[in-house]
Amino acid sequence: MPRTSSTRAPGGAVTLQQVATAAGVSLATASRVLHGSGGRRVAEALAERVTAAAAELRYVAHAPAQSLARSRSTVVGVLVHDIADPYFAAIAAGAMGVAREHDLMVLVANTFRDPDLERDYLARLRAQRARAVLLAGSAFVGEPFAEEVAAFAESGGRVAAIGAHGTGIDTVVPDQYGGGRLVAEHLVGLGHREIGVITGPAGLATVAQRLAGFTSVVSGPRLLHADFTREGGRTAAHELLGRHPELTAIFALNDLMAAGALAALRELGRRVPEQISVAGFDDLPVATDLTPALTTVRLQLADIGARAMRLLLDGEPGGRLVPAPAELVVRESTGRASTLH
Amino acid sequence: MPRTSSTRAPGGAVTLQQVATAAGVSLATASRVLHGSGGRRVAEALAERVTAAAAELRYVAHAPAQSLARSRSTVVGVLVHDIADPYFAAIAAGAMGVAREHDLMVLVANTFRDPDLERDYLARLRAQRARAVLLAGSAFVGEPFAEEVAAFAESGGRVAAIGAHGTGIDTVVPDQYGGGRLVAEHLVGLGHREIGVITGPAGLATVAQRLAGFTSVVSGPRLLHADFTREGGRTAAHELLGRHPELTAIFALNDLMAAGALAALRELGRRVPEQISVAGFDDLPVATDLTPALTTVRLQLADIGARAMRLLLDGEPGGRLVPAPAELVVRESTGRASTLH
DNA sequence: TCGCAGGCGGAAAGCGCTTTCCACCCCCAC
DNA sequence: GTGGGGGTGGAAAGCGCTTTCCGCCTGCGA
Repeated sequence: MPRTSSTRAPGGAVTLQQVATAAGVSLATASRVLHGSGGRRVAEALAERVTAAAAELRYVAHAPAQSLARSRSTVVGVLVHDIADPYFAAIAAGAMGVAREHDLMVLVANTFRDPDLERDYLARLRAQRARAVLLAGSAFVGEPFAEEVAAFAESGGRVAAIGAHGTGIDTVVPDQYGGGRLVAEHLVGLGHREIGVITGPAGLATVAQRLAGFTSVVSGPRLLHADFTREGGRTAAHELLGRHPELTAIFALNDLMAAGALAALRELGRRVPEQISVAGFDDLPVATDLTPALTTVRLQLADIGARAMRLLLDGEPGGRLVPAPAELVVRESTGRASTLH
Repeated sequence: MPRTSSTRAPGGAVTLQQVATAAGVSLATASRVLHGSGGRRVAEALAERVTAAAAELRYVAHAPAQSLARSRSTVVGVLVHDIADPYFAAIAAGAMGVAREHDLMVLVANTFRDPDLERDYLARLRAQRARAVLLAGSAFVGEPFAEEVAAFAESGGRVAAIGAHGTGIDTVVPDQYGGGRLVAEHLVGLGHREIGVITGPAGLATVAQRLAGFTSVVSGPRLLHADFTREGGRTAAHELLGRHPELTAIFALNDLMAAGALAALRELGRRVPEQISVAGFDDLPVATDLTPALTTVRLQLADIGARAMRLLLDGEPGGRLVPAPAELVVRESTGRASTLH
């Protein structure tokens, strides 16, 4: 039985060399046994000695050294706007599950919708020789995007995105457009004609698409920009109703803002859905617990994250588009347009 | 001006050597210029040539190689139960902010409260030579904890935890006990005597502490174990009231379960707070939007995450304890105990 | 019995970077 | 004018691992 403390390197870490010595084999053999899969076979007896020694010494391979030698690392990056936003948390969770199946670790970074930050993280990920990066909601809509991504791809990493699909990039495309249209059809079907829309940050592809779907059915809704946060939704609702008291329905482009809108309506004493209907988008867990329970569009976020990660790790990269369905979930916050207002 | 494509390595990545060559200096000089801080000075003119060449070639240092040479990496790990749980998402977000200030990347992993998974990730983080790891809600309450952590620390990494403080580990200690007591005092102050508690997963330190705080004021409450999820809270509330219809208040040990409990009460037609009061714990964003708005205990989660990360990166490690306050937030879900039930 | 092929262990050459150590050059002092 | 010292650039030795290539040994066939 090898000594434990005396064989430890000063840094405290056990090296392959130490394992090899303890097992009485060469470095190369030890490497072959522990990494195994590389074509070559090692005699049973030796392999066992190595495995035993490794376990005994609690050997853990030095990942940076492996990355260097193999010139590929075992980490993937996930870039989100803000992990504290449940929308992205759900996506990240889905992606992390798949990454684990592939024995990869996940670096998560908040870009806060800041192109500079995103560029910076992309460079850092490139520095880490991250095997891949998932852009879950990129700040880039147009071309600058392509350039940064190209640099990453050129150094051997794979790139996939959710939503805003750039040129030739594997993308999971949630049906934002379809979702917007479903809401519009639903509201129109209930007799609503005067509808206000609380939109998200300008320049976000998600926003543009949801809105486009909506306006494909309802022309010229009252628009007000907000920032995808609950508070933003609340003040926007106040303002929207101040300007257009005739509205019989509000469509908030995400659930967080819808929650804020409901709060605003409560403050104004407007009953939902009797006096005014409210719809959201995303079907976050919170949607069920709002009062009234929120009519919204369900995106299977965890699944979307998982698919994106699979796009990143399986198959041949290059411009694949995976659609993800949007589904209307009718709850209690929408009802027939009231004739009086 | 150096050629761009012809100097690129086959892998697509630019190496320091290429930058050095392009700038007409040695590898060593290039390294000194780009890493700079290492004591030695380089003549102005050369430094500029190197910087220019690096920019020109879009050079990004190979992080694994740096980690290997310096024997320290630039990543830190954050282990959470589930990033999709808003409680942990908030903590992670806080931690990530601080990590960014220190130019570190954050590896996030879901342990799902599984000790084996946690052990596994700890080993992987050790393999990455992660500079530090934050255990935000560990699965380990007792001793096995110490052993795994010791292995990590022995190989040069720092460890900090949130909540369950192990021997000699830097820890941010949210005042779970105090929070539990605040709820108890609040409910008792409102005249409640028959109180049910929906607890979390057995063996979680958080659960034990919140409960201990509560029972330090209220002896022998009706207990029912659940799993910290909304659905768990809902079924638990149903069961609790089935068994003990005389309850005038329910304390759910986290907000998610409180949301479930409110749903259950709605299903049962029990009015909150007129007929029965409900309190939660955590003050998640959703608390405000529940109906009625939830009385709960506020933990400053992002701040807790940030402090923990600072503990990890600043100062001398070893057994520091940073308390984080718990604050009662009284909203509408709690009221005077009804005399009739 | 000898030759050759196949199998398997080991030596060694990197992977890209940091950092020590050496050598050189310039300048100052004697 | 020459010797020595400080400062600055470069060569080279690793960091821990993978992987090619080499050589040995074994076993089989003739």
